[in-house]
This record gives sequence, structure tokens and C-alpha cells, in this order.
Amino acid sequence: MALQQLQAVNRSPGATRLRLLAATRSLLAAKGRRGTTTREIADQAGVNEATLFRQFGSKDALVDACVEHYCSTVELQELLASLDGDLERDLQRIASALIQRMENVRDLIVMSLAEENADGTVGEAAWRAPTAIKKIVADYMAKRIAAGELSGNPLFLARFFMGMVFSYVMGRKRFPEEYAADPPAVVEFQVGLFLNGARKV
Amino acid sequence: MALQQLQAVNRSPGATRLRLLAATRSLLAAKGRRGTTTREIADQAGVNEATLFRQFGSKDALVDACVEHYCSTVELQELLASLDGDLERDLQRIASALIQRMENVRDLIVMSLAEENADGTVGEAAWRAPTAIKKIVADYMAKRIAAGELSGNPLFLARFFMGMVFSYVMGRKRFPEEYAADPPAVVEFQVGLFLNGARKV
DNA sequence: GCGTTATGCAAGTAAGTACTTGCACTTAGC
DNA sequence: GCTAAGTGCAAGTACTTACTTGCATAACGC
Repeated sequence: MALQQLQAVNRSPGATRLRLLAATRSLLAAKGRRGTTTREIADQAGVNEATLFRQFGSKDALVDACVEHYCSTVELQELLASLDGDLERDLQRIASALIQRMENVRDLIVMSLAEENADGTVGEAAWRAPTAIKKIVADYMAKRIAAGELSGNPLFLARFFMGMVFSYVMGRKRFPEEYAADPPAVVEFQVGLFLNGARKV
Repeated sequence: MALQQLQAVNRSPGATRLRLLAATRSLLAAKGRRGTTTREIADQAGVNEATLFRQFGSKDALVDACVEHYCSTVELQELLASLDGDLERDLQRIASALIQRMENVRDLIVMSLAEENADGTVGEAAWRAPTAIKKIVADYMAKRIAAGELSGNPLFLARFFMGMVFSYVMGRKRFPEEYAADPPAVVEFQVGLFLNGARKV
């Protein structure tokens, strides 16, 4: 009548690790790094605390592995491939991908913001994809400036564009009641404002 | 030869409290709420840990008092008074006040972002001023839309405008090397882009 | 079947941390 | 000068938490 028989969880080699990573992530998002205990993580993963340490060695190593695991950068190529030359549509695709991406790692981004003055290397991984995308966007802006379709400093434009998405994602976190979930309309609004401004012509 | 004679600090009633508040703030910014210990705060304030508790009762009360102390809202009236009717200049004044304001409480904003899923009421105070300003901005946008100078949804415009500043301030925190400290030019750039967009005409 | 490996379990260790307390001393107000 | 309030200091309490350990048991490869 041991407990592990009752819950009948998957005991295959990688499954425990994955459950621990998932639990770690959700608890990190909810309570932050220091607010999350290894006991909680183990409980939520349906795993004994000792197993956590046997698998990852330390809490820090677990957190690092968690961030690494949830911050892959593979979607960038797809983004590049989907650009087809129409300025507005391209920007909408970029913004859409950015929103999706940032929403996914929003909790980790906030955590890295809060801890960047501290010791951890968490920030590095969480910002890797956005930083890479920023370069892509800057290059894209430069091309369109050269083509005479945009004006301004490509780096500034890229920063502004990224910031637009960033503030939207963060705003939805802080004031969820004000931000109805309507991503396509948001993307259109943002890109429209970015291209044409708010001034009535 | 007691230590307090050597450092010859001000021992007036409010001075200890102020030193504790200042130390609390700088440590909160550096290491977050949970990462900061009462011993550290007391040390940095040049005060004994027991005094901290005699003054504030608990660590939570100290943090609350700290946030409250550094998040006053008085500058809003000055902002309103400085608006003079010229659309671009008004927006620049608003943006400038916003940047200054958000830079001042940037650390507390980040802290509140990281802790909003937790228990604390810290977020409330840190976001009070920005939220109030957002209302002002939205009203301002509505007026200018009614006057035929702007187009769009006033709330969306306000959100976008605030987000512009927010992402700039946060970006400077995360990537300080990329953001040269040139606030006036930044304000001009942002307001220009907000009004006219990036598209070459 | 059998050894290896991963896990559960329970207990424990060591360190950190919020908070307290009793006493001596200094300072400020009267 | 005297009292009272504020502080320094040192020790201590109660609790949390990362991490360990020894043993029993279940699953997997051969």
C-alpha cells in the first residue's frame, strides 16, 4: 500500500525530470525563485524531494535547467521564412511571433528582471530569444529604410517595435482586466500606429 | 569606546527611520524582498537590527513603509499645469515626466511585477502614480481626438504611449549599454514616432 | 531470475533568518 | 541634574529550508 502504487505515475527515466521541470516553472512563475521551496516543487511534481536532488544536484541547477529547457530559440528561422516582402504584413508577422514568444516566457522574463542585480544567470537564457529577434528586426528595419519605405535609425526603430510588444505583454500581466485578449486586433493596431502614427492626417 | 561614538551619526528621532528606509530601498532594488535580510538592512543603515524592529515592528511593515515613502504622487498637478496646448510639446512634457517618474520607482515596479502573484500589497503603491498618469493621458488623448488632432481609441493610445515609456525605462535597466543616457532626444524620438509613425512619406 | 538503477520514505543536519529580550549607555527635554 | 526615550550589544528562540542518508521497494535490461 505504498503511495507510488496508488498514483501510478509514469516512472520512465526522463518523465520524472520533465515533471520536475514543469513544476519548477509553474512555481517560479507564481512565487519567484526565492519564494519557491524544493519541497513544494517536489510535491507539485508528485515526486519525493530526495529525487529532486538526486536528479539535479541542487535547487540552482534545477532552476537553470528549467529556464534553459523552456527558452529554446528554434522558432526564429520559421519567422524569417514567413516574411514575404509586404511591409505591413511582415511587421504583423514579426509582432505576432514576438507576442507569442514573450507571453510564453513572460514569467521568466519578470524573474530575470527582478534578479538581474543578484547572482543568477537566469536572465541570460530568458532574454536570448528576444535579443536575437531584436537583431533580426533591426536588420529588417535597415533594409526597409534603404528601400525608402521607412525612415529613422534602424536600431531605434527595432527597439521601439520590441518595446511596443514588451509593454503590451507586461501590461496584460499587470492589468489583465484592461487588456481584452484579442491578439490579432492588437497586432494590427500596434503595427498601424508604428507605421503611421496617431496624428490625424 | 562604544561604536556609536566613533561613527557619530545623527540620532534625532526621525533620522534613524529615514536611514532605515533608504537602506531598505537600495537593498530591495538590488536583491528583492525575499533576498534582503533585516540584518543587512540594519547594517547598511548603520543601525542595530533590534532598532529596526523597535521602529517598524516587522520586516513587512518596513517594506510597506518604504514603498509608501518613495511613491508619492504630488508631481501630477505640476504635470497638468505645464500643458499649454501645443500637441507635440504637451506629449513631450508628459513623456518626460513619465520617464523621470518611472526611472525613480523602476526598482519598485520590477519588484511588484515579480511579486504580484504572491501575497504582498507592494504593487499597489508602486503603480499608483503611473496608473493615475495613464488616466490623465487617456483624457488628454480623448480631448485631442475630439479636436480632430488625433485618431484612434483614446485608451489604446494612452496605453501605447505609456508602454512606450515603460519599455524604454525597463530596457535601460536590462540593456544599459545600448541605451545612451540622452533623455531629451529619446522623448523627441518617441513622441515623433507616436505622432507620425515610421513610414516614409 | 537477477543485478542495476531510480524512486519513496523518514529522519536528520546545518545554516539562515525574522524576531525577542535584558542590560548598559547616550542623548534630549525639562 | 534628572528623567525618559532611543539606541547599541549580545545572546537567544523558533522556524524555515536546502540538502543528506540509509534502507526498502519497484521497474528495466539481460
